[in-house]
Amino acid sequence: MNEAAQQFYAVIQAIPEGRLCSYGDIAKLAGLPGQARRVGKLLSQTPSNTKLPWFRVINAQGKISFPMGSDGYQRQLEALIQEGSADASGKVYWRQRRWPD
DNA sequence: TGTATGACGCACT
DNA sequence: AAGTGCGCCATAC
Repeated sequence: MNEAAQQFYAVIQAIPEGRLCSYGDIAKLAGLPGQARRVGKLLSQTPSNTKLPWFRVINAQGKISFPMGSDGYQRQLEALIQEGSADASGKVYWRQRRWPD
C-alpha cells in the first residue's frame, strides 16, 4: 500500500452519500492530476464488499466504467439507484450529483 | 528491455 | 454524437 493509494482512498471515502466523482477528479483531489488510470487500477483490485464507496466513482463522461450488462455494471448501477444517483433505465445523474461542487 | 493492457481523460475530427 | 489519437502509469508477460 503506497502513499498514493492512501490518498485515493481518503478522497473516495470523502465522497458524500448521493454524490458522484470521476476517476480524474479523484486523482486531482489526491494531488496526482492526470493519473486517473491509477485510480481505476486501485479500485479494480479493491473487493466490492469493502466499506469504501467505490460505486460513487464513474468516468468523466458520466457513465459507469464497466461494460454494459456485466456483473460490475449491474452492482454499481443498483448501488447508485439505491441512493438516488441513477434510475432503472441506467441513466446516471452525473451533472446534478457531481462532487465536489 | 520492449510491448500490451486497463473500472481514464482530453483535444480534435 | 461518435471516433480516433495520444498522454498517463502500474502490471503482466
